[in-house]
Formats: sequence, C-alpha cells, structure tokens
Amino acid sequence: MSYEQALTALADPTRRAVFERLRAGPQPVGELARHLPISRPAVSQHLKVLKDAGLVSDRAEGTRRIYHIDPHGLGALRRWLDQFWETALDAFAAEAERTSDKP
Amino acid sequence: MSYEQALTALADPTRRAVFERLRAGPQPVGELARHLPISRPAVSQHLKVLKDAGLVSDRAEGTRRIYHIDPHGLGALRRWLDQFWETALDAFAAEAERTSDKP
DNA sequence: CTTGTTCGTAAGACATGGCTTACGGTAAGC
DNA sequence: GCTTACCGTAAGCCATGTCTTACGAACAAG
Repeated sequence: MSYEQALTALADPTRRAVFERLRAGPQPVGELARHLPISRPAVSQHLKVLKDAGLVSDRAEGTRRIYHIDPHGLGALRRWLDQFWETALDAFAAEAERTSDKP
Repeated sequence: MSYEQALTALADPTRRAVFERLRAGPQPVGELARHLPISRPAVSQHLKVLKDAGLVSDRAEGTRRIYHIDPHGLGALRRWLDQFWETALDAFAAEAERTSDKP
C-alpha cells in the first residue's frame, strides 16, 4: 500500500527472490519453495509481508493458494521514486550550473 | 551502484529521513544530526550506507563535509523498477482478459 | 469418514543491523 | 603552536527480523 512497506519488503534478498520468481507467472506456495533454499513456511511468511505491502495478491484454488504480482504496491513505490527523481535532477542541474560559473 | 544496495539503504526509516532531508539541498553532517532524534555518529553511519549505494555524494569544505543527493543510485533503482513494472502490467492485462473470457 | 495435500501460524533459536559512547584525525582561528 | 570545531571509525549493547520445527485448519479423493 505505502511506499515504505514496499521498500522494507523488497529490502530482503530472499524476499526479492520470491518476488522475482513470480515474474514468470502466478504460482502456488509449494512451487515457489521447491526452487528456493528455504522451507515452505518461510516462503509463506515472506509472502505475507509482500501481500501487506501490496506487492502480491493471492487467489484460492482448491487447497492451494496461487500468488501473483500486484501492480498496486509497485505503483506506489514508483510514484514516490519519480517524485524524488525529479527534484534530484533539478538539484543536479543547478549544481552543474553553479560549478561552471561563467556568465 | 546496484539496485539491491539502494533498496536495503532506503529500507530503514531513519535513513530515509536523512535522505529526504537532503532534498532541501546539500547539508553538512552536523546540520542533519541537529534536526534528527539520533546522534551525529549515527548520521555518519547512515550516510556511509547511502554513499555506498550511490544515493548520496559528499564534498569537503573546510573541516565540514557537505552531502548531497546523487542521481546515480536513484537511477539504478528506477531502471529496475520500470523493467519490473512493465511485466507486471502485461501480466495484469493478460489476467484481466483471462477472467472475462467471453469470445 | 478417513487419508493425504497444501497451506498458515506459533514458538523459539539465531544472526543482522542500528544506536551510543569513546577515541583519533584534520582544518580553521587566535 | 594551541585551542576549538567538525567529522569518521571502533567496540559494545540491544532490538528487530529471519529461519526452522511443530501444530492445526481446509479441501479433495478414495
């Protein structure tokens, strides 16, 4: 939901691995855990954090829960980053002009 | 430099506070610490992490070191995010089409 | 109804990371 | 040269977070 949760969620390397694996398409928990060096409950805990951050969503399919990437959290992070990006560029341009001070 | 370092750097709330304070313009370490609820050495440590991530740079000015935002690290993070953003949108569109399956 | 899968949650051990105090180094001012 | 101001680093304490094992719930199959 908020960009802060998205940042803390994506800070963990294992959680990024889970997240990037979902790029290949929606997958159940067990499928994700099978290709990762951690246990299945650990994957569940990571998915909970990602879900709270609005980065993933899940749908039930029998006894399995299929997780997929949710653009919502990614959008919040992107907006914050873009807003930051502009002011950073402006400051950088102003600094460049200040350094080469030859009117 | 890498997007991974930028993510872990921006995950910490205090470090975000330092970073966002630099948005107002280049500032020395003491000035940053004066407006934050932590000690000056703590600010130095945070600045080191931000610098290693390519998010800030510093220049010496007498005995003071002026820190400013560096677009380099921000750009790396932005590229990674954008690349992720596209595939997420594509998957979302495909999913929407799959759900409303009425040919 | 019983069995087997798949999953989430709880509890505990363990490592990681952030903060403080203490110290040394460098530059400016008198 | 001496003092003062500003900063980075080291050591240690403490909180946070991550992982594992153990357990219980929900659904499908037979």
